[in-house]
Amino acid sequence: MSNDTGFPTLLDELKWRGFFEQCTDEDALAGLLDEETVTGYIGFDPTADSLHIGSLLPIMGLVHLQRHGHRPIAIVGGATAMVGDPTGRTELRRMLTLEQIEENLAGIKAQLAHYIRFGDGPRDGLMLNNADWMKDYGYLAFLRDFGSHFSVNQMLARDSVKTRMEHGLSFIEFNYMILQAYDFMVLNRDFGCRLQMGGSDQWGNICSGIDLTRRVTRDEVYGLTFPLMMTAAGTKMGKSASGAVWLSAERTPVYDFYQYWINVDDRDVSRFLRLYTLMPRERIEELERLEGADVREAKRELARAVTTLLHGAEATEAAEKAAAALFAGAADASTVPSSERPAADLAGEGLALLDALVDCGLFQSKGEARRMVRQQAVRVNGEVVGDELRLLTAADVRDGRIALQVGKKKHHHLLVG
RNA sequence: GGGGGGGUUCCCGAGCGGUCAAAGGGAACAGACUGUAAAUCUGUCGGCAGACGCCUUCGGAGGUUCGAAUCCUCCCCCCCCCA
Repeated sequence: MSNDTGFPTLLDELKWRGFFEQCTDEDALAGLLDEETVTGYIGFDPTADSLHIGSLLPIMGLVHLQRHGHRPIAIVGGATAMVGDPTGRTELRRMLTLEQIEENLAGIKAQLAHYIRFGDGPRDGLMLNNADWMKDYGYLAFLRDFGSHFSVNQMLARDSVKTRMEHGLSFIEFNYMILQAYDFMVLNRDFGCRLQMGGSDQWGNICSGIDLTRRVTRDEVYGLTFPLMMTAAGTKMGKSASGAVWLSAERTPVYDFYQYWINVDDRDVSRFLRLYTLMPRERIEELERLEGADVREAKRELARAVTTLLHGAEATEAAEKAAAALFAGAADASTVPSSERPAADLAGEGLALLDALVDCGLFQSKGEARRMVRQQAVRVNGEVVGDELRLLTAADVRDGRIALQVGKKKHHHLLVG
């Protein structure tokens, strides 16, 4: 397969970039990828109308697949979401209705469209909902058709099952493997799909799918897994001050998204450049040579590249400018999170700073806001405020706004009108 | 169905009649340091209140006590062993 990626083959690129954890029959897969347009898929979770950063890795996996001339399929687990996943022993994952799933699916597809070219061409991506082939399948019919193909012995031997045995495993969860295996088989049968990719925790499920497909369609299919992504600090990807980092600009403003990447641990920069950008190898290797404070240069490139991929050049530039302005101490910050505040609120005695801080979402409770003020963490128009009883008045308005700041990185502007 | 062990604040995990908003650790947030990094040190970490203090939390519902996360009853859920 010819390509303009700068890498001879898909597997070469995946390996160099750090996507390659393990793979079934690598030689055969390499040969297949070399010979023909291969259809490969990854499953996504439709429990929200937006994906978050954790899904970026598989998304990029599909991107590379497509860039190397193959056909990506993103499959959304509508069927599994309908059932709900009781994995965590404390709370059930919400069971979603078909309508909710449809909505979520639309939102997710729009996001994936930033990365993958969907369409009808031979190499255009597809987005499918497994509820389409699952929801009307009766239990008895399914059992009769496929039950004999699954070996309980084998399923119990899977690591994914074994590790759960200690903490308990419900039948529904046990069945996920079967549902996912069935997905792979259907995709192979109906779409000629021959590759499933996923996180390393999916290995067992992927293998089950390969086994089932072999038995049903007699086709040889392959699996490839990505390493489990952790930050250098040992935490899960995508957690930030305000919770998960989402791909949706409504949930995570572009500015915050950009800042997430600017703030990554030095030790993660190299890996992230390789995994989450499409930057050419030479450029990445250049950036990797930077040391000390110069690493920030690499982070800027990282943040710009990742943000541009998702939100486009224009929004990225705006975020960059806002960040530069804020951290240089300057005032222009049109893209800083802001909220409206009627001038009347500031009249008379004024508006309690603590209330303003909570109302605009900087803090969740007045107690928290109070503590932060006491710790000298809050600034109004750049000036540290130590008085928790501080009132905001018209005198605090500069250019139609009051600039609130928490710590070094959190900003919010009250637009007084 | 029987026997045993459990469900504690974001997570792990102590507490087992008052001194418990609940040890300790982790995560998180802030301050100092710095490079919008890491490491380190310090502080904070249920809600309301300027403060005294008040209120809500220890699976759920009742009860015993002046007083319960701690004791009793019933219920729900999880794990282990036996059937």
